[in-house]
Formats: sequence, C-alpha cells, structure tokens
Amino acid sequence: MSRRSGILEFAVLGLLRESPMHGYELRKRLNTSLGIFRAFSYGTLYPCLKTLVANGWLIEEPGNSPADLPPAGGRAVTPASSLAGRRAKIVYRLTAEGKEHFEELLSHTGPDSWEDEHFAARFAFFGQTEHEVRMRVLEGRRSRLEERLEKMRASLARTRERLDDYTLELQRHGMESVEREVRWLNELIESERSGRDQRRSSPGSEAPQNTAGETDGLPRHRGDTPPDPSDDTSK
Amino acid sequence: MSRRSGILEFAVLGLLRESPMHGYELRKRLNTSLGIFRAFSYGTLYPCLKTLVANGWLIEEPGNSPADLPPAGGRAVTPASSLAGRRAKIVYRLTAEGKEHFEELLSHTGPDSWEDEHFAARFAFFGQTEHEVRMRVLEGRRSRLEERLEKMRASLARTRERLDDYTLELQRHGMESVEREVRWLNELIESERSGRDQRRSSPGSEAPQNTAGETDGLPRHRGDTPPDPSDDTSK
DNA sequence: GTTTTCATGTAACCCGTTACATGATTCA
DNA sequence: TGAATCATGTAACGGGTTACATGAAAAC
Repeated sequence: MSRRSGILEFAVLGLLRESPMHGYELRKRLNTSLGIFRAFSYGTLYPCLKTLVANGWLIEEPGNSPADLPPAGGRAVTPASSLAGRRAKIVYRLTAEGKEHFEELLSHTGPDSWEDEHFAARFAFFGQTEHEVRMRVLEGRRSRLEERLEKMRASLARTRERLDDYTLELQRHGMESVEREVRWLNELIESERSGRDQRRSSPGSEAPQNTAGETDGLPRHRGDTPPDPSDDTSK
Repeated sequence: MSRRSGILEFAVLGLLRESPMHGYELRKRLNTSLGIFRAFSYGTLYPCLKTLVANGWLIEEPGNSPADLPPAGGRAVTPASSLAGRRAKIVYRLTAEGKEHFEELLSHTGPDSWEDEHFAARFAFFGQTEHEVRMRVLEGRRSRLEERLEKMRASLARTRERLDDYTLELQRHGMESVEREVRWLNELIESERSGRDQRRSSPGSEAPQNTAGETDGLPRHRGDTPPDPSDDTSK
C-alpha cells in the first residue's frame, strides 16, 4: 500500500528476485553490483524492508551464516532450526505476490523512468525486462536527454560572453557528458533493434539468474578490462 | 547561524555577489547559468533567503520592475515609486558581512567539496577563487574519483561472470564516465599549473563581473558548437 | 578474551518538493 | 478586462541521513 519511493523498493525486489538475502548483504549489493546506485543507509533500508514485508511482498526467514544459500544440491542448512526464540539473521525472500508486483513494476513505464537514478535502476534489471519495455525506456531516456540538451544549448546561446570562462567550461563539459550518454543510448537502441527476440517475451518463465552468457545484441565493447594488476587496494 | 545546506546558500551568495537580484530571477540563474545546478523550488529558495537575511548576509531592498538594474544612463523606471506601503518586489543585495562570509566559504575546502554537486558549485565560482584553492579542489575531486574507480574496478573483478550483460554494460558505462571526468580534471589541473598567477591573489579586489574576456589557461576546447543542423527536434 | 566485522534496528533531524494561496504586472 | 507571466510566500509531507543502541559471530 504505502508507496515507498519506488527506486529502493524496486531495486530490493529485483535483487531478492535473484536470490534471498539478508539486509546487510542487500545493502552491499545495492552499492556495488548495480551500476550507479548510491549507497542507501541502513536507516533507509531496514524500514523499507519492513514495509515490503507488511505489503506481503517479502517474508522474513531465519537465516544463519551469511553465505548460507545452499550451493546446489545442498539442502538449505536450516540447522535443526532449533533457534526457536533466539533472534538471528533475517533472510528476506520474495513471495509470489512480491514477484508478481515486481513484474508489474517492470512492465510499467512512466515519465519517472527517464530520470537519472530511476533509469539506472531500470537498466540494471533489463535482464528481466521484456524487449518492448526496454525499448520504451531507452527511447524515453534519450528524448529526455535531448530535451535537456536543447535547454542547455539555448541557455548557452543566450548567456555566452556574459559568462566567466570557468562557468562556460563547466557548461561545456556538462553538455558533452549528456551528448555522450545520448550516443551510448543510440548504440543500445540500435543493438536492441537488431538483436531482438531475446529472453523474456512472456512474463512467466522462471530461471532468473543464468540468463547471462548468452550472446545477445549488446554493443560489445571490450568486455574485459586490460590486465590491471592492481586489485584490492581498496580498504 | 543555522547552517543551511551549504550548496544553496553558497550559490545564492555567489550569484548575488555579482549583482543584486530578486528571488524569482535568482532561481532561474540557479537552474541555467551555473552548469549542473538542479532546479531548486521556491519552497526552498525563499525560506533560505530569509535565513540569509536573518544572518545579516543579505538585505532586502524594494525593487520595482524586473529588469530594473538601471542600465546606465537609463533612469530606473521607478514609476513615481509612490508605492509606499505596498508590497513590491524584493531585491536582495549582499552586505559587507555577506561578502566576507562568502570569501570565507570560497577559501575553505573540506571533504564535502569533492562531492558531485558541491564540486560543481565550487567550480562555477572558480572565477572568484584563488589559484591555490582551485588546485586543492580540483585535485581533491580527482582523487575522490580515483577512489571511486578503484572500488568499481574491484567490484567488477569480483563479480564478473556472475552478472547480467546489462548490469555489466551499465557498470562499464559508469566507469567510463568517471574515467572521462578524471581526464577532464587532468587537463584542468595541467592548464591551471601553467597558466597560474591569474586573477585574485588577494581577496579584496572589486569588479567581480567583467573578469571574463581575458585569456586564461583554460584548455580551450572548441568553444563553438559545430554546425549541427538538427535543432529543436524535441517537444 | 578482546577487538573487528557482521547484523539489525530506531529516533531525531535535514534538505528539499508539492501543492496551494496570493497578488502585481504585462499584454492581447 | 481578462489571461498569462512574474513574483512571493507557506504548510504538509517525503525520502533520506546521522548518530545512536544493541548484540552475535569471526578473527586475532
């Protein structure tokens, strides 16, 4: 019922669709796995999870060790699950209704879907999205950006000369960034057009994860980073 | 006293430093003139102006017609200005204290200054900023981005193969964007290094506006948009 | 056995938007 | 004289963060 922000809700449902997780891990995935996603804080995530549960889209299950998603064949560890009264880690799992709701969100598009963060979120789950919807989103995004470019060009033309060199440079760089994204979208749209018919025409198929690996129509930039010896220099 | 968000406060002071304005116009400038600035709503702007006044950084003056910053020679229309008790447009002007406060903000740098929006705001006022500070900000921003790149690379290396093609593509594009900004910063820093000594070594000089026109060390990309026949295809 | 890291939660606050209310000025 | 735009405001809400409180598991 309560219409929690969309973006977080959407991402959570999407991630949980792939596999059940507890909040802590969910948050990490939110920050890294997905492309652009800003770091949501626990103060946002946990309450959100609660309302999703309240809506019947998730259920909380007792989970024990972090990496306890049975590695195939391995029966869910549920160690006697005798931890009756004890508070343990909570693993969130998508319910049938949750899944259904997510499908709905996936297929629905509106002006919101073209906005920066919203778009990134949508794109991140394109793997589960139907071809038609992908097209709508990509094209919507593109025209959104083109509008923006118009405004920038106009404002630039209007104010040129009266402006500081730095301000000008900032605007120039901003415009170029947008132009670059438009080109990116063009490529995507193009390859979406040719490589059509991929995955998910009808929203009933299972097996969400291993859709990767297939050759689909994506632009194919060099998908491998050059050697790059430097690794976990990060904390 | 109240530490209103920084960014809006900063931008307002900066814009008003160039010339007095009323709120309505201020907002437009915020949206367009500055590079990246998101559109603040009146609901944000006016209250903010109020507190800036309360802090003694601005004063409200009665202003009459919008374009009434007497264009030299042209008498301000001030139609009889008999509007004694009547509520008229309010023009905000920077006080001496306000100016001082802004200088202070300009010269202060902290981890905040490297964040996306904050950085854009700082950059937009580089024209009034001392060389040293500009360097700090540019370099701070750069290392901020490099950190981010590290994390992205790490996460990419960690999760590759387990990921959807689309998710991967999103990450790739995200990383490229960041890399691109780093290159931009490199250019800026470079030209900042060579073309040093420009404007504002001592914070007392007046004449804020017509600093433009001078040739400073900026990279000089083609400042004019290429022909580009396709124009207002939007709308 | 103590420190780290994992893990869950909550209350107070902050920044900003939306939607609304109001009025003055411009222009057809 | 009526519509559009300029111009100023405010109350209600929304979505998110920070800082805090708590505790279990792992690492040393």
